[in-house]
Amino acid sequence: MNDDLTMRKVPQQKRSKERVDRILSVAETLFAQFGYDSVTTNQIAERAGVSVGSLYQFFPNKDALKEALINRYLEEMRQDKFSLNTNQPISRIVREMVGSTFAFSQRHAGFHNLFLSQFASARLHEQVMEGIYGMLGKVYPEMSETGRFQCAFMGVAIVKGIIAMSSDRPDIAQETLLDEIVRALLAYLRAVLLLEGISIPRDIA
Amino acid sequence: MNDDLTMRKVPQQKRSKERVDRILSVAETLFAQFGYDSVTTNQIAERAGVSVGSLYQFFPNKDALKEALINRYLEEMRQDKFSLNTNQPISRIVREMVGSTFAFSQRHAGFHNLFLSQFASARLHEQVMEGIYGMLGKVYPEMSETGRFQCAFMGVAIVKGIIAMSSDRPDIAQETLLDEIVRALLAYLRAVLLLEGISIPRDIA
Amino acid sequence: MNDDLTMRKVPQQKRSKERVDRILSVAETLFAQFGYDSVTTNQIAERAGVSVGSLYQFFPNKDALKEALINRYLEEMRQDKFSLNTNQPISRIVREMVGSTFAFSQRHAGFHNLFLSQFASARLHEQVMEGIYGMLGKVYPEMSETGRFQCAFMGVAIVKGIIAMSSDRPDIAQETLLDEIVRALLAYLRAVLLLEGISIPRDIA
Amino acid sequence: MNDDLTMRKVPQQKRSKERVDRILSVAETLFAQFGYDSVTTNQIAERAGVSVGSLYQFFPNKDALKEALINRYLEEMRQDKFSLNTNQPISRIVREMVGSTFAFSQRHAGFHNLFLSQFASARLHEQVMEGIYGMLGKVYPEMSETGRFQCAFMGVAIVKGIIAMSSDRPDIAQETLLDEIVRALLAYLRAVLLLEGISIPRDIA
DNA sequence: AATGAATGAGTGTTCATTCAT
DNA sequence: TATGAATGAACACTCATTCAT
Repeated sequence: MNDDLTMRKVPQQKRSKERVDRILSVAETLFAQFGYDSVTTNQIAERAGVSVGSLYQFFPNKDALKEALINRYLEEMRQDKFSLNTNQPISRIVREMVGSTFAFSQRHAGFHNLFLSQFASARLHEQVMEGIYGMLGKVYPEMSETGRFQCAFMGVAIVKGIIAMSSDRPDIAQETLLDEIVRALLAYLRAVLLLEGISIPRDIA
Repeated sequence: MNDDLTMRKVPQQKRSKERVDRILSVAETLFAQFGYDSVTTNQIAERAGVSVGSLYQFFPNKDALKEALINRYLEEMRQDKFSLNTNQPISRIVREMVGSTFAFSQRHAGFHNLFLSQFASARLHEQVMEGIYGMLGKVYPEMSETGRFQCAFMGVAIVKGIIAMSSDRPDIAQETLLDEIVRALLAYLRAVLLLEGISIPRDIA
Repeated sequence: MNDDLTMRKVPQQKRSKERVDRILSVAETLFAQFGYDSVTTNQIAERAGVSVGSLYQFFPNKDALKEALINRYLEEMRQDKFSLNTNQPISRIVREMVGSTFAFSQRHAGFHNLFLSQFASARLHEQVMEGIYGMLGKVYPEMSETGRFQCAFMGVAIVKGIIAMSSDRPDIAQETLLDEIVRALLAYLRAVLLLEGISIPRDIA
Repeated sequence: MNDDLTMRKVPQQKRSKERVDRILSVAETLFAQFGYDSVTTNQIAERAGVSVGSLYQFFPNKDALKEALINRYLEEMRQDKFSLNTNQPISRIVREMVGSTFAFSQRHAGFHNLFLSQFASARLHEQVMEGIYGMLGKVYPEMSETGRFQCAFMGVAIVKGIIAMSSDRPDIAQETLLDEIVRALLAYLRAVLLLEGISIPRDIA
């Protein structure tokens, strides 16, 4: 077996790029719907309107699809991060971050699966945590490293937990979910700030 | 294929009961270690010291093992619930609940996998949520149903998120994790109580 | 991939033994007829009246079939060796040896393929060479090691060459072939004996 | 599938001829190194610096490559035959023939594989046999057809057997091999001449 | 009731061959 | 004419499930 997870060839032509994108999107959808193991590469190829052979021209094996999906997520998330405005009240910042993560999750059927899965998510977590960690560094320079790390960790955990559960409960409105996540995150942040003796901004008092 | 997920026969004889228990425990361990799909029913049978035939005498198919595992968890959690003492400060109650969930997760190698998995967790969530919901009803009778539901939901989400992440980060001490979960839950509860105009108990002020 | 070439389980029961034997015999025939690579394991199983699964219960992979075939040959040849009578004129001994090798090759459709194939034959050669080497040691104790080795080597080479060619030329009578091989071997032996200064027995003068 | 084995078009232009030659040489090398079945047409094309498409412009299928290789061998061997000088003692003639066959085999990595392979060698044998048959006709006009045929047959068989074995035993010096082949061939020839009542030339007495 | 040998549909992956550019 | 991306039948091998003993 070939253990390599990197793409066999990076598509240069526009046509190829579209193909690869379509393959990945189909893989994403099917993985999300039926689970990674239950989906066959032949199914993916067929749904993508491509032959298996073509799929394997780009991806050396099934795992490489998962890997590429993760990389696509990482890439796209990196974009999101740049557009964050940290010159606003913390409650706005948090809401913006959570909101964009939520929107992201909505855009990508398969994201939450990968984000949740025990085996594939470490890098995704890290990137999100870094985002929070960095933001806190800017907004609360006086905060301890430990504090920032804990907030980052809990932030990801909370978002992750919610995303995971909400896929079981489509009856709960996204808007409500978003509100409550923000409430929880700000409440936790307040507790940590309190602990560190940092003054609580009035929007989260 | 047989889509039935219920056990073929509920074992009456003591010998049979032991067999079924051993099979389930082995399945739990192996699922936890290698993932549901990677484990074969033959492996389970062998490790359990039974023949595959025997396994299929009790479980109509592989999925039924997962199902039975979930039911065993539900059963055991129901026991836990009864032993909860609600006549103590809320911070103690929460810590006790989270602690026992943690302990439970420690006792059962496979639990967190199932608890996290998209396909198997709905009922587990519900039961845990009911536990929190009921507890809040006793401790804060004046709280709205919505508030209680939200707290229950967020409670499970937070615990779930943490469990999911901590499996990637074995470097973080369990004790720290527990502390922060409790902190996050109490902070959120405080926010909800505030919103509902209920007076904040001093241990979580 | 599994590189192990040893049998997965050695069949104990008579039923299993027959199965394995039938599988091997079919494999032998098909390999001989179409070549190792062109034959599929499913074909072998089908022709043997067995499911692929059964085949793989005994043989971990396709190569293991070839290996088992070689071992079966080695085993059977070892039997042949014991029945050789060295108390007779050299021309008789040689004829007997060649004759039994020929008979062996006739009995086993696939033998000559394996015996010839670049990748599988080393052990078979060695065993046959040892037989000749040992025989010469008994009959001509005064012969040098080098001489015996060369005779053994050439002996196998000649037999091998003939077997290889005769499969292309079914028009040539086996009896004639046998006669000429014996003639060639004795002629070569005579040349070597001459070289070593050993007196030539009158039956090959 | 296309069963045609002939080249699709005999290349006229010099450029095309070079292409075809390069393809064949690469095929020869790879077949020799990894075996016919293990080599892919894409590999051959790539190593030859051509596109697969071009390869299939000249050869209708993979087998046609093998076929063309055999034809190239036949052609080249025909050249060799003309340069043989039959006006010298038989021992010299034989040594020269065997020597040139050996040299040929050395020149062409893939030759011995094809020469040995069950499926491809009949025509190669025949041509070599014809060479020997013709040579004997010139040197011993009084020899019977049968005798000449048998010598030719055995000659090829012996050479073939040696080549086959020596690929397993790279420890044996080519020079030694050549000496012993010549010895064996001359010894056999002597035996046949004896049988036919033809006087034995003194160089092989 | 218990066994475990037997089954065969289904998996990931390859590669000879085609054909649009 | 030359290209190489695209095709899809076919392969080795696995494993959930059955059933004769």
